[in-house]
Amino acid sequence: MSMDVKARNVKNSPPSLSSTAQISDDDQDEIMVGDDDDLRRGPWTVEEDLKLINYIATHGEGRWNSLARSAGLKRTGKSCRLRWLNYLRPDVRRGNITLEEQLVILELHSRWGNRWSKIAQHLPGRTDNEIKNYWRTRVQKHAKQLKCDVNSKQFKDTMKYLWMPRLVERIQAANAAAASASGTAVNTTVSTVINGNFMTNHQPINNGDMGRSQNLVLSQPRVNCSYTPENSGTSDSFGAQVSPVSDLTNECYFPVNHNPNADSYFQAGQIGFSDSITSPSSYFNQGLEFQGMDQNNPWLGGGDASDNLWNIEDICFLQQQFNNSSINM
DNA sequence: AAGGCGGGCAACCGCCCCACT
DNA sequence: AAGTGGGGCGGTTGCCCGCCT
Repeated sequence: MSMDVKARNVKNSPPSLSSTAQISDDDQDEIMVGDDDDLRRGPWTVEEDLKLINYIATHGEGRWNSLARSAGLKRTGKSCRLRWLNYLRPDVRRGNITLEEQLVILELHSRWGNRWSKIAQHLPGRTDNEIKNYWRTRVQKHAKQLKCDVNSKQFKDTMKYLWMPRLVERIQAANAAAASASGTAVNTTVSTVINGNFMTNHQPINNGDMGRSQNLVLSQPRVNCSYTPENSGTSDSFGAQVSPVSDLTNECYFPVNHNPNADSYFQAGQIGFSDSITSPSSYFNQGLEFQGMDQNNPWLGGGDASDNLWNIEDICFLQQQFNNSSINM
């Protein structure tokens, strides 16, 4: 692959067409002049962005190859499409992936694997590329830290039974903090169901490949389940559509909920629980218990504000467990 | 202060599917 | 039925930038 790019977009630049403004005219002449038909490659210039935006505003999307020609862009149709969908589209949401979004990504990836576009459909304003990058840079990083394969059962179980509950806990903590800061009364025992309808397109999550409960039960307050202002890009974001739950079961499949001991915690997870407890609802029902768990529980951490969901002890212990399990396998 | 290093992310590639002829 | 083009998707690349030494 030839990506002979002499300059790149400015990181975190807003979609305000300033992404490549720092590239000089001299550089522009040298950047990405393709062999065929003078097709350009590499970073987009402000002028190119404006051309694309204006053309789409007038004529709409689609027929990208002819669009590129008609708009006077020396780009492939694919390049135009990608630029529009991932960057210029007005409803594209930028910025950090929120905890709620992380939770959705982890859950949906556990169901569908690397179906990034499918996952992105359920995250308003997020692109498949962004989710893919998040997965590769953040999630795979943790797998690397644990010296295990990101697709291994161990890592998946760890995500499901450690990482995701911890996310739930942190979401609860953030919600509670926000609510108390705003003086809003919060009943933390009130749970909510995130079901298939919480997504933007109002399509059920179930596409037939799951055949199990569709309710993702989040034990977080009904209040303020939505995003922060800066990332609530659309009024249709799922956070605003979380509905109260009325049919929660009290089933708890998770031994650690009653035994915070780390050894029994993880070992319980190793005896095939993923086969018997794969229901998302059961998983999130576990989350119900987490709200009452001791914040000093080493496995759940103290809800630190950092992005890292693992502490050193977590990683060391899990590495140990992985090594043991691989020996026994 | 300077160089090295790795994470983050925009952009590209190749493959595949589907609609149309 | 076969050919073709458009579009979608997952994987990969490589530059920028911030952190670390």
